[in-house]
Amino acid sequence: MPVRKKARGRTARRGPGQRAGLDSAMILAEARVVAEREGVEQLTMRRLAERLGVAPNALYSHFADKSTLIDELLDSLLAKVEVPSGEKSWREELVALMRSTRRFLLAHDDLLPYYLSRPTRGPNAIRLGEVTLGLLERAGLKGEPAATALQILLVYTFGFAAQEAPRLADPEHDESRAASEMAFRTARNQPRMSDLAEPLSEYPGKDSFEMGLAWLLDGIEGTR
Amino acid sequence: MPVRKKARGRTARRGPGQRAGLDSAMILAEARVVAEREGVEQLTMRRLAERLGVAPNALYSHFADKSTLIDELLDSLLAKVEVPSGEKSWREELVALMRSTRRFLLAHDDLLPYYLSRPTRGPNAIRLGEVTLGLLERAGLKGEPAATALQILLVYTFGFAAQEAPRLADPEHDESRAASEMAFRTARNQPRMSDLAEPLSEYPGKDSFEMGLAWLLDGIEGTR
DNA sequence: ACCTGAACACCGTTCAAGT
DNA sequence: ACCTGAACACCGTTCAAGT
Repeated sequence: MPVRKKARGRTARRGPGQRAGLDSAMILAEARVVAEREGVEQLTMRRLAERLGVAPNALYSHFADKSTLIDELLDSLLAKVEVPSGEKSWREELVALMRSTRRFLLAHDDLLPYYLSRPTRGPNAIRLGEVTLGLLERAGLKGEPAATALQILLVYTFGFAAQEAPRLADPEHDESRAASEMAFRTARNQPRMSDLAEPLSEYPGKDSFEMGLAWLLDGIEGTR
Repeated sequence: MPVRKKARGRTARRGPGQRAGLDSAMILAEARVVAEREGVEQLTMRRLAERLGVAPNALYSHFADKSTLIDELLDSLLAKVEVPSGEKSWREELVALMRSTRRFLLAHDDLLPYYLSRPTRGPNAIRLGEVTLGLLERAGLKGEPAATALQILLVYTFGFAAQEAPRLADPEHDESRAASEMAFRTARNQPRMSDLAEPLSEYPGKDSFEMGLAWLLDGIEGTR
């Protein structure tokens, strides 16, 4: 994909050996700005370095490679997930927590592939896990069943958002949906797909999310 | 990530205007070979062209860009998903179908991000959808509820595999799990995460998949 | 229409050298 | 220890030209 912005502002005005005064927190903060304002695809080591006014490879004095930088970025962003107040029933609070997780992920759609593909074990991820386990305990789940239930809820919510996000972000959303509907409707010898072409071409969204989540919570409730 | 294989075998021995005899099916077949043998990350337009003995940009006479090539590749691979025989109960068959879908996806772990991020509306995807809708009909679901149930099952299964696959593929799987366990166990003021450090650091797998799937099928059964 | 040659505008990362 | 300069080994894609 082409069309990059021409950028060339403050380049390094230092010679070798002169410090720029960088530290990993500064780099992370700038990475966050880039990720939130322009998306992860714009987050390259070279662009980041340029914004910080250093040579591209200067970043490697603070982060082993790009993926460790991204790992830290992922956990730092999780701080934005809203945690329910603790005043309602365990079920209502779990629903609220998964809803706000979904909202958070949809707001950071481009980061979802990263969240899916690497373990989240930073401080913010742990804090969210603790809250969720607390709610599951109120639902009557402790020990291994609680751990399994937590994983299932997270897998469901992250998986759902992962499939929802790219479609929401697609600039040709409407055309894409129309193309799906056409493909389903005109499929030969596939009567059910043809009949349901319209609802099926509607991408999974809020309603499906709530339905599946309710089924999972029913299951959790029954495990008690 | 560095360390690329040096390759330089048969390069183009043609001048401009001389045809190589390519067509899109040949290119797709070669793309499939590369994807299955070396993984999608090795599937670059330049490498593909080299294997086919043409200049990199020759491929653009047959595919608009890399992403449309990948779209066709994704559907073509779906032909490998095993479809149940039709002799058991709707529930057993749905379980079997989702299991084989998960197996397929895990075998093509590197393709999962692509399956998640683009609509699958090719002939193979439609065929699988029709089978699933048939099973849901036997479960008593028709019309929109059936469409919703189909989406939920697919979202769950794809989402699950998406989170399972990268962990299975991780060469430092054991070290990574140990790091998670340590992080959870030593988290201060997070008693539940500490207590459950071991099961939580065990990545979601077959057992969690079956549990969540059963809950969803219970929900489907209750909708009838 | 299908292909090559050459280029453009990028990547992540490493190595050697400076202070 | 932290940084620069320069390079390595790649990318996807476009443009002009050949038959």
